[in-house]
Amino acid sequence: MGLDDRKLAVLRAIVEDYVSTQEPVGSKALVERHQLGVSPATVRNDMAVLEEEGYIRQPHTSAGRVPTDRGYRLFVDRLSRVKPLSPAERRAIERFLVGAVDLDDVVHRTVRLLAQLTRQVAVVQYPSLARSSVRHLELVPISTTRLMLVMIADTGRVEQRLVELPGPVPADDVTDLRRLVNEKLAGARLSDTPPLVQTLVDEAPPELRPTMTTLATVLLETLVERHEERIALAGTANLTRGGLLDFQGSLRPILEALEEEVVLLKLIGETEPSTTRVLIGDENEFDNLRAASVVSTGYGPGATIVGGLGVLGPTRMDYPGTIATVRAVARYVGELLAQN
Amino acid sequence: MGLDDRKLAVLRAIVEDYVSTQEPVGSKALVERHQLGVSPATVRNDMAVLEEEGYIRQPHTSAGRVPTDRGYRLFVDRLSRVKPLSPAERRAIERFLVGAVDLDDVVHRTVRLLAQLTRQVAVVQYPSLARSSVRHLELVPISTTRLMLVMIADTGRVEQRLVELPGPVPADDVTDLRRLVNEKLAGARLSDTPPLVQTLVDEAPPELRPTMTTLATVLLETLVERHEERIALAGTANLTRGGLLDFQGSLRPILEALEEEVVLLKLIGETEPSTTRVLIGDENEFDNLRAASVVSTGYGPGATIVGGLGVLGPTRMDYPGTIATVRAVARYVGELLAQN
DNA sequence: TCCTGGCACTCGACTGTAACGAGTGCCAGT
DNA sequence: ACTGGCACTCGTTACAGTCGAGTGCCAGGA
Repeated sequence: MGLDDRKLAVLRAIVEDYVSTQEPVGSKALVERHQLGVSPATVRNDMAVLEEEGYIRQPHTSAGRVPTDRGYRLFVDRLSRVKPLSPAERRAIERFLVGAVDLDDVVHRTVRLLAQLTRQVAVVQYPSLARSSVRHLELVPISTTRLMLVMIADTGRVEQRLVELPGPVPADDVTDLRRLVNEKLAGARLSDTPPLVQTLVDEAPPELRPTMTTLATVLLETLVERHEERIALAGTANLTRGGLLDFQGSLRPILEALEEEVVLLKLIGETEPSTTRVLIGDENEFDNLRAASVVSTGYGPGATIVGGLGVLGPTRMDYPGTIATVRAVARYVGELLAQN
Repeated sequence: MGLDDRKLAVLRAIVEDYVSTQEPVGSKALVERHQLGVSPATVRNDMAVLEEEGYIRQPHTSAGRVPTDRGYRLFVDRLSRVKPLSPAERRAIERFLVGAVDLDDVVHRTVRLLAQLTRQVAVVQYPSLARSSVRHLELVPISTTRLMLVMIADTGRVEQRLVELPGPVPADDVTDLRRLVNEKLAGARLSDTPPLVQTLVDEAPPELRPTMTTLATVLLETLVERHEERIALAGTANLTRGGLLDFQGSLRPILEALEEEVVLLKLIGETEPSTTRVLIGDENEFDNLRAASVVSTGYGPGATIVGGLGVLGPTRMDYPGTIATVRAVARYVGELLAQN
């Protein structure tokens, strides 16, 4: 495909203008606002080629050009440099995150910060249990046949669950159970726990066996299977910026998608230790989000990744700025977590 | 104000028709769809009176009538009976709530259920700490100078917080602290804890005094002052039903308000042990929500109220149905909580 | 070969006019 | 006190016409 430097420059100019003005951009306006050194007619020829290749399109005849998803993709991959953050933004990040007292607080502050800085919808995944280790397991008697199981992970997450015991269990036994469970599981990565839980049952003294079996079931359910992941969301009001032009007039599908934890996790949840990810338009797998783009990255203390965070906005977004902000916030959050 | 029975019947008919059709209703359509026993001309006269009194208004000269906030208020107070739920709805409620394993689960299921049944935005307040009692306090050593403080309330809520100790504390001391704290606070209502925490410090053995002081500070902060309340939200996508006619075309202010926990708490948080509350249009105190109505009620095990729940929708909503649903869900949730 | 100015063309946006009709207020009659 | 009739209002829709931004193409020039 013959895309010489000037054609790429034209594409870049189109994307930048369209992102900032939100209006289809024509050849005349382009040469006025950018130093391309050629005439509108030449630009028109280039545009025709770009359109043929699928990077831009015309909403209707007699209108200017608009980038396609493919055009944004090329722009992000080859035509843009990540913008450095302004000092004001850096300061905002620090000021916002300083003083967080626990994990919940960190996550909430982060998601609000992201929404505010990018002026888009922000999503933060809580540190994934699958990537956490057990710090401590606590058993709190609620009644003679009920325990509250509380798990504290090294990432600061705390999960609890009520356990219905098969029969009354004296306080001393609870102490024993607590000791056994912690000896076996404390320090273990959550993904490694299932076999350990099994040996817990096998090795339990006979009188504790039934209780331990129940406990083991709940442990596996709570720690491994059930709603293992949590999500925080902020900035949905930002969806209404840009009138009804973005998202082709209906927020409905977007709002629906945002209510589905599974969807959000697939979008911003980190699987491999990747760098920043950008999903443009229908590159994501959800029909509801065809008109949206997602910028996400992993975060975690040091080099390890424990969760993902990112933002969602119209395909017509400021990618360089957004990418920079998402990365910076992830880095700060990582540092914050490393301190604990 | 001379509102005879027929005029009230006309108002009721207008509200019902407008709610179901979403279109201004005229005199002719009214007599066709309701057995009023009089002619359109008569209805027109009644309408003129109702309009003069501020219960209905005309969007423009040649359009039908639309209820005003005041009209809805009269309708809710005097013209409507709470609809009994359909058996299908009752079944839906039971099916939805059965099988919840912990408080988080109950709240999430409840808020989704409410959103689904009413087809509006649902809000559920977690059981208020102020109305809970301490069931157990757990201290988990994280390092020699750090503790994780975990509080379990009788409502099932679990709050945690990291405590930075003034100096290293041996494991035995942690055991002592745990015992002291629980002896003093377990069973106490959270609203009664501040003086108890003070005596904890006063009565602490000298060697534990500094640690206990730090702990006390965090206890007060966590349990009494800080983000004491939590909120769950669902069904924001329902705001887009009815096109852009509701909410005068812009979802923005609504979405902004929904992100403010403080706002939601004021709307659905229960203060006095009231019955169902209905706030219509600008009866609520927030400018952003002038175009919205809120139906809320308290819930809790047995007769006590531990939190609030409700829904938010356009002023043009099915009040009798919504009120019935909100009440029913609150009652079921209460029963569920009573079982724990 | 590549760029440029010129030109005809397209088509959405906007404006003005006219017909339509739902709905009203008023009044005279029962 | 209610009703039928009637003139009136005014938003909606349809249609025609103008305007102009923007395009594609072509012939001429560097």
